[in-house]
Amino acid sequence: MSHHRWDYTRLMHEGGFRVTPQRQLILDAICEGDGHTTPEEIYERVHAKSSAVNRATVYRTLDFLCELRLVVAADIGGGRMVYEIAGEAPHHHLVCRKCGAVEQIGHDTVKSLFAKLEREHHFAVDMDHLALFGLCHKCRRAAS
Amino acid sequence: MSHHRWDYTRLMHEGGFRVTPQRQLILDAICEGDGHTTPEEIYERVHAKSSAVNRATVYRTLDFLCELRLVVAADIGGGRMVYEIAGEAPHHHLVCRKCGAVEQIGHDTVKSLFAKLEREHHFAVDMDHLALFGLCHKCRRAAS
DNA sequence: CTACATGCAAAGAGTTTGCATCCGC
DNA sequence: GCGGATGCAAACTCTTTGCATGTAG
Repeated sequence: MSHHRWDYTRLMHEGGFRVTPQRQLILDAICEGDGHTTPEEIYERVHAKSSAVNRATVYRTLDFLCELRLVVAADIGGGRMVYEIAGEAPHHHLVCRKCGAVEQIGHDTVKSLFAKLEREHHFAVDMDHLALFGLCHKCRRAAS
Repeated sequence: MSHHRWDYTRLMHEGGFRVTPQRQLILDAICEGDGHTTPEEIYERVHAKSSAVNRATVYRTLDFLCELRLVVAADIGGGRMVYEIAGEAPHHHLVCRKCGAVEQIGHDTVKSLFAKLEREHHFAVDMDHLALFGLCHKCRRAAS
């Protein structure tokens, strides 16, 4: 899965923005790994390739990429944000409190809850990413 | 709704802990208000009554009260925590992104989702408080 | 060449910690 | 009086901001 499919170059140019090496490196870094990447991990991956990238640039670029909708941000609790390439099917996360494992679930699974809230509370839930905490299969077995 | 019904004094004594004025003031402060109280709000309420309470004590006491299960902590996103007196019926929050309003919903509403995750993913969600972000009734109307 | 983007360093918010002092029991 | 609890200040983490410099278009 590469981000190149979104022709981010054209998207940036159309908005009057520039395509800088830093932005490309950060976009690459988000594509690597498991898809749930913290700013610090992104900084480390980028820094490994080119030490000429500043932390402030990482944060500014992440905001920028989110506004361009190339990247989505997810709050996984505890004040931690993770970033993913946009355009995948929307999905959510089951985070194990014990072992920290992150499992993905499709949007379908939660869709009925969101619909119910809309029906009964007239509230339009607007989360691309929902993080649910609990115990995963393995840890439940180990605990019992 | 008062916290005195839980006989927190005995609970603390049994654990070998002390009942200090600070702890009582902080417990009182959590009882006031809407039930979704930030550490800063708690500090302000306590400080209004007695300026002899330190911010560090607020944080230490909140952790302490959570371990005693007198208080529950809820992550409402953006790295913000709110605290509530425990023992109420478990409930969750609908947080409006636009006006910031917080609406409570009962646990029943989400129970079926949690059951589904248990059935299909063998994952035991373990959240007393879930914060769902979106647009509330009013703001949806205003937007359209 | 002209803005936009970056690096640097400093500020900031929110929270935690070490240590001397204090006080509940 | 003893040991847990507090106050104070400093450290800490993560993120943001001001400003001079660099560079894509």
